[in-house]
Formats: sequence, structure tokens, C-alpha cells
Amino acid sequence: MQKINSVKGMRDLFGEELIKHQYLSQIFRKLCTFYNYEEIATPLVEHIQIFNRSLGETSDIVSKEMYNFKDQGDDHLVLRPEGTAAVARAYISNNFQQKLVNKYFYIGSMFRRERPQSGRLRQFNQFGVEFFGNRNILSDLEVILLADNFLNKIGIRKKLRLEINSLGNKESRGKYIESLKEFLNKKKSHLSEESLRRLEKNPLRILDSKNSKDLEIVKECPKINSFFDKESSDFFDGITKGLKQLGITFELNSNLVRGLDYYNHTAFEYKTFEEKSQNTILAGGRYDSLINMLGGNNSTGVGWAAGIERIVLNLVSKNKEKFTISVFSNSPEFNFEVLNLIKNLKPKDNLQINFLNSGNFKKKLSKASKLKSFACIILAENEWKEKKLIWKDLISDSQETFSLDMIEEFLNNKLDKK
RNA sequence: GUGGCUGUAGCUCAGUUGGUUAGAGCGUCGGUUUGUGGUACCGGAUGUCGGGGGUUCAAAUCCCCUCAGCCACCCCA
Repeated sequence: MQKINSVKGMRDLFGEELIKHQYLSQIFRKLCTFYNYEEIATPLVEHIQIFNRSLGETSDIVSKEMYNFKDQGDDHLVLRPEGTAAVARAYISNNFQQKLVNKYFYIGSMFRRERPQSGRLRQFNQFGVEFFGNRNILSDLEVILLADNFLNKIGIRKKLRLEINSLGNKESRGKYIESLKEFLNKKKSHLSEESLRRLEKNPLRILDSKNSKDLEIVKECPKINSFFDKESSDFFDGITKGLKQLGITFELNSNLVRGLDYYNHTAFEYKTFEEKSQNTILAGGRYDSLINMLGGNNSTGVGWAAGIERIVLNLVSKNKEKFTISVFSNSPEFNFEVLNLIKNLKPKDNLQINFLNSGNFKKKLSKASKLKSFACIILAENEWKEKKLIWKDLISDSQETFSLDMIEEFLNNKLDKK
């Protein structure tokens, strides 16, 4: 039989990597709960229109990366490619606009059919926050503050820089795009092939091109902020002033843009200093028209999402110290007694017990030490007659007996000394 | 989607200009007699050489296709 592997770009998660995932989720959940964000878990599968409408038909995600299929009832469905639109849909479906507080966070898998490489998978995990309500710079600031705190807590903030820009409101951005197109059309002969395509589809993206030819021209491009109306520039000023007040260091990057249609005003990204292509770890911004695009009211919102796998790449080991005790009998006829013994033990945080069920006495001891057990509990025939057990410390190589009804106290005592 | 590199035991790899039954280290399993491990010594097992096709008397080695992994582009978290 030919062996079957996992689907391309989708990996099994286990060992140290899984521990890091769990560690990150745990910290994130704790922090969000503290700031009164409510966890929400939306379905993995959504109607295709949710993303078609919100991300924009020309975006790569919609045009070629979504896993989409018709189910047996002929419904056109997709595996969700991102979280924001799904949470916005949930906001509408469940009439969250009635609620007093509208701050949510999520943790979950997203799916995009791209060519896998470092920091990019077809099934990957994100967590993110969304803050709905009236447009207010304080919401943007709160959401960034949460991100900054989180990155600090997990110890990678120093490896990152925060870049910030504003896309302005719809009107000023429209004017800017027109002028940008006009400018770039004159320079067509100097642009890369990709950028020529982008000029038609999504001219803003030319601004963050990595092509050296394009970079020359981008330097001379008109800047978005010179097209801001009063509302747009006041809003952005508020954000930058606020960040300074909060002591959050950032860099302005007037070429930072967004590939998705729903963004306006604030855009920000935390990037590593590495010169690799997947160096954005956390990205977000304001999306005032999203709810409306999906058929809801005029609620506005701001939020961000972070790639868990990308954070893990930058995380040092998170292995918690655990103590292992191996448990076994000296003869196979007592195996059920050993099972009974461990059945009644109370689980403890930093302890794992391991029942050894095969091999002779020597093999069991040998296995116990290979498993790095610090001690063994041995149920041995002679001692068991008086309901006593052997405690063998594998580090000091000392041995003692204790009686079965004292086992909890005995174990606690041993662990306290660790 | 485009381009480059890679693919040999569970892991890390060797395999000479195509030439007998494909190797090493680590790990695993067993042994060095009875209820005492870690070390040491001895021994065993494991591979359709990623998959398919072709060239050849002969292919892990050469050619084609395909799949997967990594990296860059594209895109994005």
C-alpha cells in the first residue's frame, strides 16, 4: 500500500510546536478577557459571498486562493480565508449592535490555497481582535495597545517594528488613486511587469512593491497624506499623537497599503527586521464600510490579526518543566493492581506518571530512566502483602517504602522538595 | 500561479566513472541468568533509494513525467 501524507501546506501539529501554539493562545485569551473582549468562534465554512463582497473581487484571496465548493444541496461555500469578515458577519447575524460592549477576539484556522513556504501555509492559525462601534481614534489606540502588550508579554516586541499609515477616508483615497494612476501611467515604461498589471487592478499595491525598478519610481510618487481632507488628516494626527502619549514606538510608512477592499484610515503592521518576505507577524486597521458591505448597519470597526505560525518562528522554547514518575510492578500478575493504583491518583500540574506494562524488571527500570523519570513507584510482591509500595529515587539512587493509603501525602511531599 | 534547490531505514546522512544480496551513526528491540536503571559489550529488525515510465545486459546513480519539502517571486498573517 502506498502511504498517504497530509494535504500540501497542511501540517500535523505536535510536540514543542504545539506547546508553543497553546502557550500563545493561553496568553492571548487571558489578555483579551482582561480588556473585556469576548471570545467568538465562527464556523470554518461560510457562504462565498461573505468574502467576495468584503475582500474585493480583484483581491488575490477571492480571485484564486479560496477553497470553495458546492455542497450536496448546491450551496456555494468556502473554507474561511480570514477572520474579520466572518466576525463581521456574526455581528450582523446575531444583532450585536444591540450590545453594550462590542469587542471580540477569536483563535482559529484559516485556509488559503497558496504555494507554501516559510511562514506561509494553506491551513494556518490566526488570532485576532475586532472592535465595533462608532468611529473613534481611541478604539484604534486600544486595539494597538492590546497588540503591543501582547507582543511584549510573549517577549518578541523587541524583535519587531510597528509601521503605521493611514489610507484616509473613501473620498480622499479615491482622489489619491486617480492621481497615482495618472502619475504612474506616465512612467509605464519604467515599471515592472507585475506593477503594470497592478496598475489596472489595484494601483495602491505598487507602493509596497519589492522590485528595485519600481522602488525608484515609488520614491517620486505623490504621497497619500497630501490628498487627505480635514477628517482624514485629523484622524491620523490623533492616532500618532495618541501612540506617542502611550509610549508605543512606531515608524510612519507612507507606502504601507492594504490588499483588501474593506480598509480605510488606520493601517498598521508589526514586522520583524529579517529580510525575508513573510515578515509581517501582525497586521490590522480600520474598516468602516465592512458591516455595511455585508448588509448590516453603519457600524464601523477596527481590528487586527496575527499569524500564530509566524510568531512561533520567532519564539524561544516554551517547555515547562515537568516531572515524570514511572510506575510498574515486579511481576505481570500485579498489572491490574497498578492500573487500579493510578486510577485513583489525583492529577497534578507539573507531574506526569507513566505506567510501564511490558518487559522484565530490568527493562522497566531501564525504560524509566530513558524516559527521564526522576523516580519510580514499584508495586512489588513482598511489600504489597502489607499494602506498601517502593519509592525509588533514580537521581540519588535511594529507596524507601510507604503505605498505599498515604500515597497522596507522600507524593505531595516529594514534589514540594523539587 | 512562475522560477531555483532537494527527496536513500524512525532521525542525520554516506553510496566513488551506472556493476553482485543498498551502508554508517543515533534511535528502537533483544541478550550479558533470579527484585534494581543510567554506562559498557554482544546481537537482531527495519528500506518497493518519494511515485510512475523510459534508456541499458545492468539504474539509488542517466532521461522524461508526477508528487512532496524548502527558498525566492507573487500575495499575505
